[in-house]
Amino acid sequence: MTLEETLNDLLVNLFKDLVEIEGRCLITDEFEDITVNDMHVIEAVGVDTPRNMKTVAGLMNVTMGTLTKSVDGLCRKGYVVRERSQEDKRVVRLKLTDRGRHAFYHHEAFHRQMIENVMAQLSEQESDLLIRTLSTLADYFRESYSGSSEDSQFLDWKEVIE
Amino acid sequence: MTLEETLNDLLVNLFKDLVEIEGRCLITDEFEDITVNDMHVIEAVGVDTPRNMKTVAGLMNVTMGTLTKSVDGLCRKGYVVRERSQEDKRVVRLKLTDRGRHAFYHHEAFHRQMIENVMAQLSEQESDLLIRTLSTLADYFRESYSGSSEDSQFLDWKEVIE
DNA sequence: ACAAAATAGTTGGATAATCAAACTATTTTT
DNA sequence: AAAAATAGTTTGATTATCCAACTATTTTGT
Repeated sequence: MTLEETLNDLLVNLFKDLVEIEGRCLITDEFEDITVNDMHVIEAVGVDTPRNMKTVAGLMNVTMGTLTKSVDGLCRKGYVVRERSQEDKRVVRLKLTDRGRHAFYHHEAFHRQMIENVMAQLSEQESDLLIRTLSTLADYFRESYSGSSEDSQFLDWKEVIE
Repeated sequence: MTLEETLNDLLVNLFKDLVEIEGRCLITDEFEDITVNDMHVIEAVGVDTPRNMKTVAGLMNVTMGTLTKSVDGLCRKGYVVRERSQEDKRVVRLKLTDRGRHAFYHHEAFHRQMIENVMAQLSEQESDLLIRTLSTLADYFRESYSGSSEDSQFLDWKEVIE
């Protein structure tokens, strides 16, 4: 197996495992009435200054139509409330309820714990290099596809191999 | 920002970008009638010896009911055919059509190209260490949650922080 | 200042992904 | 041969998703 194949397999499997683990850890007895997606909405709504639908939809990369339905569910289940802004009556500000904040911290704590577990597996030198390496990749991805279509090595990749 | 927060942000964003990029690259004009999920089913069916529903469902971590519907769609769209096994008439063997094989290789080439692009960003030393590091993490994830519930550091994490 | 355009959000219709439970048809076990 | 196990499908429910049409409000251009 080449280095490339090894790296690919590692990434694919880590990816799969992470999704699996996240699902199991987030949707516990306490929060069994919501989904992983709901948890991500809660994360995007946040606990600081209220965000509006547009902002949250942008953070999550979904349309406002999609978000409206997710938020409908979260309001029904008592995790989020909608508040019409007084300055601009088109705008809806989303706020977490107590229950919503609970879920937010649950999610946050899961991430913190996971990263701690991961770091514990690595030497100081390794975690330093891991972070530098991942930064390189993150920058590269960001600029390679750059949010929209133009100027992407990925969107052109077919031409390279054909 | 602590090392932990940095690593967490890097992982979360890489994750998001990868999903985004994969979607854009896989569902091109040629394959606009299928979804990313369809592409993963095609990957799991494979081009070698035919696999049955159970096996493919296992590879994908979904129930057979779920897979039945995905395969219904792929048959309708002409990417996959079902063949009843003669030795054991309960089992269905899945095979890719020519079109299905085309999609398979499209997906494979995307992964190869992506990994090449990524490796090109890193020095030899960096990619070596990246692979060693990811192997450590992969092993760790595998054994930490081990497919089912017992003996998982992740499923117990709540107790650690409370 | 007022009509036109832009913006924020919701609604409705469509498709896809998902699971659990009930069901069919085979094979294996006892 | 009856009972149990296995492979797969069907059904019904929920969630996620998009797009296009719609409402209500604010901003802009003349």
